[in-house]
Amino acid sequence: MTRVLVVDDEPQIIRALRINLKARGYEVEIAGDGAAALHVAAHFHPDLVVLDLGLPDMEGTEVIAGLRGWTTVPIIVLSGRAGSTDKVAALDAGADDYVTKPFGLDELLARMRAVTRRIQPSGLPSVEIGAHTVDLATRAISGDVRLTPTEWQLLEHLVRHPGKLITQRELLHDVWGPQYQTETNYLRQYMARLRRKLEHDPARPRHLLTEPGMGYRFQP
Amino acid sequence: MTRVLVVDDEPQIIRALRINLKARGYEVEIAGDGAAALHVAAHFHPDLVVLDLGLPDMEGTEVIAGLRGWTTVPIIVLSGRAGSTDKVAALDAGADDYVTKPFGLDELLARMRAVTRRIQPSGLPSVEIGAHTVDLATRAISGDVRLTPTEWQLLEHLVRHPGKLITQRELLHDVWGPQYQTETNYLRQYMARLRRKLEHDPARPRHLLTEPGMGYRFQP
DNA sequence: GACATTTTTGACGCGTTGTTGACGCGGCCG
DNA sequence: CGGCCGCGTCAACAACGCGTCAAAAATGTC
Repeated sequence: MTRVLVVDDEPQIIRALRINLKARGYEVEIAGDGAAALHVAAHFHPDLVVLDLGLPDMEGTEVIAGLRGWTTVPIIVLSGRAGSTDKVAALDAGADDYVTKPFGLDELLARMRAVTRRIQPSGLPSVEIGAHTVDLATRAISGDVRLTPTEWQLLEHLVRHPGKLITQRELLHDVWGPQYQTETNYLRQYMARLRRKLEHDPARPRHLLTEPGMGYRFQP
Repeated sequence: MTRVLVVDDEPQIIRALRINLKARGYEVEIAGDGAAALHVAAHFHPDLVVLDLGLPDMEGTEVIAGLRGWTTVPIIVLSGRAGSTDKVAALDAGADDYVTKPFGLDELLARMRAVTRRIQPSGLPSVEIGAHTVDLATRAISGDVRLTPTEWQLLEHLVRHPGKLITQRELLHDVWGPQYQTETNYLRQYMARLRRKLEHDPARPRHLLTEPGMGYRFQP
């Protein structure tokens, strides 16, 4: 579920966005001014920020700069001002997109999909397992460890959904193919190899956990 | 230097973009229709595509889909149509931004900076391999070494993403073409030649590494 | 047209990886 | 208390992928 922080001070826009975004499966948080935006962003950790420039307390570029100081979260700016000076200032301050009011809701949604698409698929490209750091994006592991292609595929499916239980059928289907959905011996074999290579104590795994009868789970 | 592919069929827009982009240090290539765009993109490997939707031969979304089939290069769409349907269609097809004509040049440039900022945090045109210094920009190598065109292309793809694993399919597709994606013998052949020419000890490469079953990686 | 360079194609040895079968252990249930 | 199922482990074999050598075909150059 994508987490969206909406920063705006106009009640009707807030209302419209909250209803429509929630209806489309987004998790929505609201901030009424720039100071609240920075505060909420630090705690809510949004996947996307929709920022109205006409805030009462701060300049829009200040808010953008304040966010960019510590996060690379995508920012879509809403603004009534259509002048190119404002657009350039906001974009160069670190915004990812600039939509002028009045805007079509479906256009805003499409732009939200476009900017999150770039960020989302990789999710968290880097995770920690035992003493090793695994980077999905570059397929690199700290230390002198090498994974085979199947080991990578298996690990990737588990790490992509941290904390979530993945059923054996699911893993077998996605890594080996539709016709292998009952060959659980493959899973036992390769989970053991992953633990030997990554876990500190392979006999007592702390991150690559078994859920007996169900499947496996990656615990960050 | 950022490489931009401009896809448009209106001479005055082409002219304006070419002059202004080159003046700002971009490397510009032009394609006059959709088919040419796909062809040029495959060889030029742009860092950014500026795509006009009013092409004579193909629908804009087709061009986007054709590019998205094998590359994640940022795409900024130019269009005379301001309807939200067109915008949503282009964005959901894989475009990163949508600018309606007439557009301000400074706005387009700001949007180009915004989308490339996400992709290219590092672009080192010069790297060290073994005892040699390789300069991508001028295609020069220190010492008495000369590379053939294919060797350059292959090396360039690896060096462009330092530390990242590049799959064999990716390399074969980008260097030889879409229909060679399984001819891994080419890769074996040319990686060996690159190592012979660049690595200190070709039998034990330290920068041009093999990831068995997956692909190759350039380690700075 | 002759030559050198580059690309393409084929084949082989060897190490690694994927696959398969078997065994022991522990928990769950009757 | 005893049997059964699922999980972890080990060992063995087959299959594949990589590096390498060699040579033919294509390309460019004079």
